[in-house]
Amino acid sequence: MIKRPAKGASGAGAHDERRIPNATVGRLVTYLRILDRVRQDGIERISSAELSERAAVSAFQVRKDLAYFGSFGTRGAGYAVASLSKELEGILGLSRSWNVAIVGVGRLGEALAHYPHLERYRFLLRALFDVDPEKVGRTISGAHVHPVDRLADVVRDLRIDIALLTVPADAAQPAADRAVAAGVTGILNFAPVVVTAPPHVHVEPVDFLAGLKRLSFHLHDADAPAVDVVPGDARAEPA
Amino acid sequence: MIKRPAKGASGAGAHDERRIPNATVGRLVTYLRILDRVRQDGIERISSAELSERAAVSAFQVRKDLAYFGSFGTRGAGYAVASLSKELEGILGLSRSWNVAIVGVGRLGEALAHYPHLERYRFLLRALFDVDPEKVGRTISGAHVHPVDRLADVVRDLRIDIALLTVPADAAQPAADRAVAAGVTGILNFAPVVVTAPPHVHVEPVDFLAGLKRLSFHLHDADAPAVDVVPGDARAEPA
DNA sequence: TATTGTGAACCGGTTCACAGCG
DNA sequence: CGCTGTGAACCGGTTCACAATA
Repeated sequence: MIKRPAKGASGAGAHDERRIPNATVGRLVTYLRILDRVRQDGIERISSAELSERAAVSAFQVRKDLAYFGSFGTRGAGYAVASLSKELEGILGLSRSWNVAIVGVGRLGEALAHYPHLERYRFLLRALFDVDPEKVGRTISGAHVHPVDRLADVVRDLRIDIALLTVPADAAQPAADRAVAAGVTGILNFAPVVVTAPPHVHVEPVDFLAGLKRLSFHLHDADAPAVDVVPGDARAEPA
Repeated sequence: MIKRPAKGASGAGAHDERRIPNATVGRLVTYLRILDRVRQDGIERISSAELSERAAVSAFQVRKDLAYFGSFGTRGAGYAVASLSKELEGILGLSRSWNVAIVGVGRLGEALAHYPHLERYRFLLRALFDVDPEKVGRTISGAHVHPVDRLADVVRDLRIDIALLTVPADAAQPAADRAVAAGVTGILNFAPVVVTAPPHVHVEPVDFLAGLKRLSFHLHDADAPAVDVVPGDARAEPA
């Protein structure tokens, strides 16, 4: 039943048996969301066609994505919503909790701290950091705001896994370096700069300004046919 | 074979018929940022190698990306920072201004409204919308908060180009539909759902929750925690 | 029969080697 | 001689056709 990344086999997961396309990981997140939604409607089974339509991708894509990790469906019938949901949670590492810290308590940092879905998905806000003494000492969503000088200690003590970087562009790379040195292995970078880190650390950019500028390109480009991303057609299997 | 580069200064009518990879567009944004930064340091010329290093990509990639649009460099020497900057701005459609509206005045919507770089890049906040009567009537960063019922009228009157969707997941698709019907052609979707739109509308997702979950996957994957009994091969994989 | 699972073809983007030019 | 510009090879991800099977 429990199929782990790629072929199960014995021994610990260790190395990557198969390289998972980054795009696939992103779609798995989408599938999981859809399954959660669908489950709330009391639906217990779903086909790859139906799932694909809601995710705005092809049914082939859905099946291929899932196939990287095992066989979760039933031929003839589709997938059991509850069990596939569980599987995806396991695959995505969402069946455990993660300790997160927010570095940079500006408007965005504060907005994130208050975001209710964080805790819901077991991303536990454990600490915040800021240079401004004015902000240090406050408690937001149950977490303390520390001075950045204390970052190393606090990150180590609280075993922070992931840092949410919401500092100004200039401060992003230094902050990332410090977080990494203190043991963080995941960085969600909201700053509008490229942040680099050693290979064992994963950096995910969340760059709305860049998104805005990509939009600008496409609108400016006027009649150019849609490039990527835009669904445009949600065709399933050709009849 | 025939490649009609959209060269020719930063003229407006530069809609080329070449398919630009979405990833390329994203990198152009990065290059432009780097050039702006570099220019502030008084540097006037830069090579593809140097640019590529700061953007964390290969030099081949930089040259190929630029080649989609023309030849902006000087062989032997590199690129003139100022002029390449100008070119990229033109290509990305950043030499004109765009009218934007924020739909959903929660914490995130408000944080975005106060973001100073918006105006700096000529994304002009013209209106905000919310269902909450409590919020309607306020003025944030010089823009009025309207009831969502008025969305169609206001979007049309103010010629809004881009909608920033900062509403809850359930409200995202309906809000997008209304914005599109009123003439918006670009949507920056912050809600954690797939939003679809007709082909002439471009949707860019900015999904930090998804980013967090992708991080979770990678950390989970690399993690070989198993408090003990981890068969050899403890090395992290290279790039 | 309906729908999943998958090897193989296909396509697009990245990498490369080198031609072109200052 | 150095660095850009680009046709071509390469590679990874998507698409597809079909075999497997409940």
